[in-house]
Amino acid sequence: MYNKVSKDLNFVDREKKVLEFWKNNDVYKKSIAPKADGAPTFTLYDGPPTANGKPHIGHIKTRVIKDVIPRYHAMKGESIVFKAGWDTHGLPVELEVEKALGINGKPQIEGYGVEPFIKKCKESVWTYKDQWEHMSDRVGFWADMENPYVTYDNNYIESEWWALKQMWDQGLIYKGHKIVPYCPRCGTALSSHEVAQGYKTVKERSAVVRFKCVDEDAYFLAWTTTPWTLPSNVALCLNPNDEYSKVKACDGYTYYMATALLDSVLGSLAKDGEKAYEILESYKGTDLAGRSYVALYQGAADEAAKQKKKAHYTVCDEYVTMEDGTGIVHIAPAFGEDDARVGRDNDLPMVQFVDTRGNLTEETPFAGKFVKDADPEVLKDLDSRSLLFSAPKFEHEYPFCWRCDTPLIYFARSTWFIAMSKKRDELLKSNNMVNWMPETIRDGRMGDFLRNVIDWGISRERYWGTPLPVWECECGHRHCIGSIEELKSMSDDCPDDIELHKPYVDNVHIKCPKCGGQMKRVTEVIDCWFDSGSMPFAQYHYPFENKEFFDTHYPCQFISEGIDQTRGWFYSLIAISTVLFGRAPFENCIVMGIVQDKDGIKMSKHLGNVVDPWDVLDSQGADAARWYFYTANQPWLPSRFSKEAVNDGIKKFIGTFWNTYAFYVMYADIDNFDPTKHTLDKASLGAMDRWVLSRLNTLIKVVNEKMDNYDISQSARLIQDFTEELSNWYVRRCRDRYWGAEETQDKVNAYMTLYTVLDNLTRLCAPFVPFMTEEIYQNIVCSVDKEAPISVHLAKYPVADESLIDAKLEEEMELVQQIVTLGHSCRESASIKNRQPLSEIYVVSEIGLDDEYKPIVLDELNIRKIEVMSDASTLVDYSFKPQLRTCGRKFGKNLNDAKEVIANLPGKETYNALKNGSVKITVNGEEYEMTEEDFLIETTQPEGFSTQTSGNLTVSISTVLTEELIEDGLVREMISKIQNHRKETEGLTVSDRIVLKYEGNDKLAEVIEKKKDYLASEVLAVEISKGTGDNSKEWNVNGEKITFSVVKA
RNA sequence: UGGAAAGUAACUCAGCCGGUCAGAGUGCCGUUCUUAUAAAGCGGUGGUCGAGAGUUCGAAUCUCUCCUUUCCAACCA
Repeated sequence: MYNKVSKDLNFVDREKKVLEFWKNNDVYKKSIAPKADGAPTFTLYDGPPTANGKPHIGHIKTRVIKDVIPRYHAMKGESIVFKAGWDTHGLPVELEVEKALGINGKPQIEGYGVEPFIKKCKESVWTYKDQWEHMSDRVGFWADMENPYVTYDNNYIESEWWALKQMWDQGLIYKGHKIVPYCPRCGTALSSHEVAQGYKTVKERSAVVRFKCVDEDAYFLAWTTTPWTLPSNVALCLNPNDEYSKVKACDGYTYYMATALLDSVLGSLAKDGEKAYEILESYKGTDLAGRSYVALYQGAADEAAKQKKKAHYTVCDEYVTMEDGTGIVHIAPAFGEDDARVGRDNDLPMVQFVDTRGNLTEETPFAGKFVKDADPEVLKDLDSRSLLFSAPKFEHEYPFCWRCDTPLIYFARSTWFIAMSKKRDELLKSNNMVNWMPETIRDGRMGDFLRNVIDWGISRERYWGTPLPVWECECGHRHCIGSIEELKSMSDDCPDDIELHKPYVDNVHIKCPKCGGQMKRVTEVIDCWFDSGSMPFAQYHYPFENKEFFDTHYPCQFISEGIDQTRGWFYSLIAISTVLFGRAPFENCIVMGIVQDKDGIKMSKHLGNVVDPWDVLDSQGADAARWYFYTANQPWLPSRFSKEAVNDGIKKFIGTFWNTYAFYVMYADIDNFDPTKHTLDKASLGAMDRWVLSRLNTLIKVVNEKMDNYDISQSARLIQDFTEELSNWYVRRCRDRYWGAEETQDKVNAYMTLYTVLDNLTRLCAPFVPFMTEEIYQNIVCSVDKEAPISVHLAKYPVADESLIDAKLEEEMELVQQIVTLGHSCRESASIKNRQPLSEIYVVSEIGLDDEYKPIVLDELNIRKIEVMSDASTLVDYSFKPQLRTCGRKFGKNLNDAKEVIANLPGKETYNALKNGSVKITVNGEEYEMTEEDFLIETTQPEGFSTQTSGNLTVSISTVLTEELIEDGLVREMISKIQNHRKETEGLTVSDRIVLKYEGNDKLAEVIEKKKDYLASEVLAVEISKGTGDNSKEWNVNGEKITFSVVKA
């Protein structure tokens, strides 16, 4: 009837068969299809991975955390919309191609040709596509991989153009300067991610420079770590609130600088007890603002004049600190983020005397020198003009190009921006719409970022990306194109099949609506984060197609990615959607912690601690890997991954579940038990059955609630706990109910209960471990129920049957388990093993124990009789001592005699009396009334008992062994030995009959003769007799030696 | 360097809207039990709950400082 269940835990092969089954039967498509008219839809967005990098173990985490949610909702009867996607643009792709082609840098790309280059890029992004698809498939990740969105697709790009045009029309896109980390050798800006890879500690000469005041014979002292920026200096910056001083220094000069830093800068001037300086006057920073000084280099003054802007004067800004330098900062707006901002705020000229190769320009005396080589020259020059105060060595972290090791320079480039700072409040509103898990993301990482949001620099001076759809005319007019149709309508030279990439779009010109001239596209492409942030609409080519579909599937219910995406994908999604649609595009988001190695160290190639996903998938299986990520900890915490940890989950849950299932199948097969031919007869169920069904339905109820709240780990852990109890309490306690030959009502109940539990549990954890549950479901449900859906993933998610939940029953069973635990503990401490029967157990509990449960306790503990009471006094005895604090006053000099009287008080009687009030004692003829607080009460254990207490529960077992108990113990012991003997005897199965012979011990022989019938029935012996025979072995039975012979009858 | 998260037994974690234990699992040792189990039960070993202050009658739990790990962000001039 059922398929035989293999007991080995080699899940990998079985999982592969399940994959085949899904494929052959289109199970995925069936699972996400609308179940019924009007059924709700559940929509997810997939954060697109880049297929030009290999998938690693962390990607398994993101895939499986994501996957469990739609699977759950699919089984709840919702239809699922979840399109996979690929992120295909960007610098990393270009770098891969450069490497493959053996070229390096922009000039060489131009030399190679842009068209063939981007063609290579387009191929390169699919380098690891197979691996990605294979991995996604293998872990059971169910997203629509057949029709994924691809960010380089023309339709996708066109939707982005539409979005950009919307922003353009809102006046949010502008061209400005951005200070970018720039590699002068490669001729390109680097992304922050790349910059982060190349920080090194360097020791360089910094400069403290004298800036001569125009109106007096005094100098501002300013410090810089980059002397090569000094020729481009246009201002000095002070902190508005800190104190500055004008001092007469002992080198003869008069200086302005921060009071707090006087000693550290000027201190070294002091000679022979002479003071280094004398404070002439003090000012607040703002008092010194607007003071003009003499430009260090004429070139900068000329350039300022050319730009008709005031320069070379002092300004104030709060970013200046008193930690290093002089408290006065030299400002070169072209070479620093803060400098640029200060420049904008004060309308300073943009002086940039460095060219794109990193060389100083002709406007300076250092023309042609590379910036770092110019440093010493500048210092020398200033020194010769007496403008250099000092040139201290300075150690700091400085970024280098990770490819060519050239020091990066921060460099003003013209850049296109989206004015996100204007949308700050809306962004925060969108952020608040999101149910972030963990919650701290909202006000923490994301909230902080949004409160300080800056304009989004979206342009990149690269080749492989979505082209910025802005055309420029010589007359100065700019036009943003929002669709291919618009482009064609304005252009005479646009090919019909225009591809929206460089260099093709660059060859398309449009007619200037202002002057009729020819407009050319700007050269930039855009940040690929704009690509991924546009996916909610661009994946459907909205608004050009699928308008209605988009409207009904936006926003989505759920997304999930790693925490590193806070400022990446999460931000770009929120940013774009907020501008276009005024809201966040997703409702719930699980932010995942990264996967580390087992020691909590980040996995990285050079450390060699990277776990290959296939290593796990091919040896332990996908369910095991999934279960690890669900149960290890909350998804947002970092996971310390190791194969050993995965193994724990196999032992604890996967193996346990599998075995319980195998147990059911084994016996159901022997008995040819068909659950469809019976119904669960609730009225006749015993305590164990009702208990496990109650536990099951409580679990179902809680898991439904938790999964509705995206609480994956709690759900999984509860399922794991239940499975453990199912196996080690319910099945273990009920095993013998499946053994009998006849089909009694109790046996049917046992089968039906276990079947019901397994069926529900299988469906309950199907979203978590989709492979093993598929196999189990098909074997125990589909094979007998032809009406059942062909796959567990097409079945209904279990809903709790409240009528089966009995809280009191669960509580009482917990009590039973506690009693058993304490009982075992009593045996342990009395050193009486479980096979030795004992006469009596006493249980003291506030909760009564129904008669129904008593046999469970007795059988489990191998005890004859149980007595339950609510008062411990029958179990323990009490002894008393006077509490001297109160008794001292009460008895005075009678105290010593009182002690004796008190020591002899009858324990239980006195204790009970005290609990109800007071007792009277007579000492030396005088009567005293004593209350509880007059005594120190000690409990003593009566002779012949072993007692254990936990909380309000006390269990005591009688340890007295009568002759009869000892004999029964010997019988049990012999049964155990003979069963072992049977097990070791070749060719004997559990149901074979045997002939048993014994020899060699008169005492045991007597016992055997006495209990012959019982013994025979337990070991399935058709004959028991004294003598020797084949297959004999000597056994030690509680110290007595005896030889048994076991032969198949 | 800044921001965020985390720091509880050898390991993985729970507890953390202040007040019975400092807990569970794994590991190790002992022992029991087994006609499903790479099992299970019981006992033992093991932690000044990162360190130090503070608030409080009372803190693993709240506040502050510091240290360590991870992530993110960073030319502080």
